[in-house]
Amino acid sequence: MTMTQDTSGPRPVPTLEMVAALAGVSRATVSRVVNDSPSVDPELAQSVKRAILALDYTPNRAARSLATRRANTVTLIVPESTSKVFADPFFASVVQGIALYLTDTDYTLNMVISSESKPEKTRGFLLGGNVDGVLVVSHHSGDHSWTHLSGSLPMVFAGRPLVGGGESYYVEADNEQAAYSATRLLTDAGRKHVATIAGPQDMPPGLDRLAGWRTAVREAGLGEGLTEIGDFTLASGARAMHRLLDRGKPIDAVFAGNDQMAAGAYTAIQGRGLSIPEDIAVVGFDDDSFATSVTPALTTVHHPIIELGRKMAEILVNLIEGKPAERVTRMPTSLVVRDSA
Amino acid sequence: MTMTQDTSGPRPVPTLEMVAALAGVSRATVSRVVNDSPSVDPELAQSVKRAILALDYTPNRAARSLATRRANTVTLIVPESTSKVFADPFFASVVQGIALYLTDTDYTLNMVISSESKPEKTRGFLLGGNVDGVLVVSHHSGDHSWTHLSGSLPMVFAGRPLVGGGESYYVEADNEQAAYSATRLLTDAGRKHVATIAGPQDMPPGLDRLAGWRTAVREAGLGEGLTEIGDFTLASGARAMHRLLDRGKPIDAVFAGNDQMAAGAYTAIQGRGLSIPEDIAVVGFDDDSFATSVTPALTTVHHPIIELGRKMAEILVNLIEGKPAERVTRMPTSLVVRDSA
DNA sequence: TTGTACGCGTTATCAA
DNA sequence: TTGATAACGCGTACAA
Repeated sequence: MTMTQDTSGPRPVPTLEMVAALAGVSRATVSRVVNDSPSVDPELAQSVKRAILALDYTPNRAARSLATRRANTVTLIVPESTSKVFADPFFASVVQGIALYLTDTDYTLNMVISSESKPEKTRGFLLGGNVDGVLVVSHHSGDHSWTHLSGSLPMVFAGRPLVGGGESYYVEADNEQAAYSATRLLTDAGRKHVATIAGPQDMPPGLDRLAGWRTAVREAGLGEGLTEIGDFTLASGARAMHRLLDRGKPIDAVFAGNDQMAAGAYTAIQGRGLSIPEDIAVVGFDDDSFATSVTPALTTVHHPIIELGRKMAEILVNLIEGKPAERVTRMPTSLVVRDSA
Repeated sequence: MTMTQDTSGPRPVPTLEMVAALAGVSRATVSRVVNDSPSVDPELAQSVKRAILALDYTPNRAARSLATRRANTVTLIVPESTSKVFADPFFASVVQGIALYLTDTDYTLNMVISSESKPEKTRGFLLGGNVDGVLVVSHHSGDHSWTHLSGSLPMVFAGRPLVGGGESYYVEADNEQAAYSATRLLTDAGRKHVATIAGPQDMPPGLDRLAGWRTAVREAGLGEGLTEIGDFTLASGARAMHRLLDRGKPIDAVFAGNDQMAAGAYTAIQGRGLSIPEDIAVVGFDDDSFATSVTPALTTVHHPIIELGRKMAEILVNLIEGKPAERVTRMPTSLVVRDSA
């Protein structure tokens, strides 16, 4: 067995200087090639590129930032109190979308959990010139406690702020419209008693989805309809469904504020010996993993979360680079009809 | 209404130089104060600190990195193919733990999705001196395709590698031991026919938890026991449970490889009119949100995922700073006894 | 204990 | 088109 002994130790990270030496040009030229400046002799450029490949050279971010006065970094802020967001599949997908978009840019994504205990630390970090832009994903998407920074730094939020918001850039699903369509599916199918299990009324998605349901129900001339409030968890959905059923009024369909609550409604409905969709049709919202793992498969609204994240990043990058961008962008949703309605 | 007009425009980011000027000392002194060097006159230090506060000065990371030749950055790699990891609550919690730990250090967390299409980009980034250490969380925790970098850069993995692993640092739950304890709970309670719904056998957690169940069952003199394999999803758990029941052999208890599969088993068991835990006791693994949202509340193994992430970060930081660290650390688990067993 | 001065790797300005 | 050379903001020997 032949061993190729490596006595060289960890090879020093190649610098622009070394590339210049190898290619027989000045550092300035190498820099130009790296940033593909137009004014550089094609032949020289080639030899420089060869040298870069030969040395496996990668520009040093720190040095570049220092010279450029730009960090090429985008920071994702996660408020600590709401660090339950991590348990939220919504959060995960948003981050995925953000990361995917940034992968194709020169920006690097970094994440900070901002402890409410000492926000100055976060503030200092953000304003210290270490970051070019900020993305905020909080659980209560209404929490825009960082809004005040948007004067000093480009910022984009996930979700509409609960109050104000005229100042900030944000991306959200078209919750109201989607809820309306989902409910229409029910009324158009001839359901006459369409109840809803709404999300928390201090969160924009909870509010908007309820509003969408309401207009559809009214439009169909079904009166005011039955409403119960949950907190987006499966358990709360089950409890809400039980309360609905306990009212003793007829119900032949339910629109749930999200899929988890819809799954909860399933257990309540089926637990009482009723069947879905024969006795009660169910429609959810989000199209998350619950939708296909329950029986019958859940008819729901597809929430383009990854695309939402992607869009947030795109808008932020535009903002950073001085390009125009919409303050509010609403992602289109679509109805996914399965077996529950 | 009195307006305080701000005509100054965006205040320039304060530099160490400005602090020095304000405090009437040299930049070197300010630098010493910032890095709290021992040898600096207490009084001077005070005035410098005042100046720092007055200017709201924050050190420039880029400049510091350049001078120090350290990035003060830790990168989290998420393999793209497995970017489904994002949907995995495990991933979210690990990241949370990592972020929480790093918050109290001088390290910044950044995240890259490594596209298998062009791994050189990621490689270049990592080896370009932009990063001090790497954390890897992949879905198939056996995927240690980045292991080769560990010679050049400190790296810590979430989960034991499927093969090899003698070289790498990793943190995992003590899956086998925990599975053993969980199963013992069943056998100790007098259950005589303890089956299992195991996870994928190409994933270490799937393997280890099955192994733990097996030794407990054998130890109790219950023969080989019934086994079915799932893929950690709720639906697969339900299917596996049905297969188990269809075998026509007696079953009075089931150990599921994770809570999602346990929830699936619930639907199968209850769907056949059997009751939990009277007819069949069920124990899960992970103690995730499913555990408390099902009825009866699930007895399960608490998987300290956030702590696992925290530990990964801690080990990485130690590695970076040249302190000693264990190659493999197994996080202790605990049994959470609820109503299903 | 404090200050001077140089270097970290890149970009950008200005001549050539 | 190319090449010196001066920033960029900070750490750190070294000297004082």
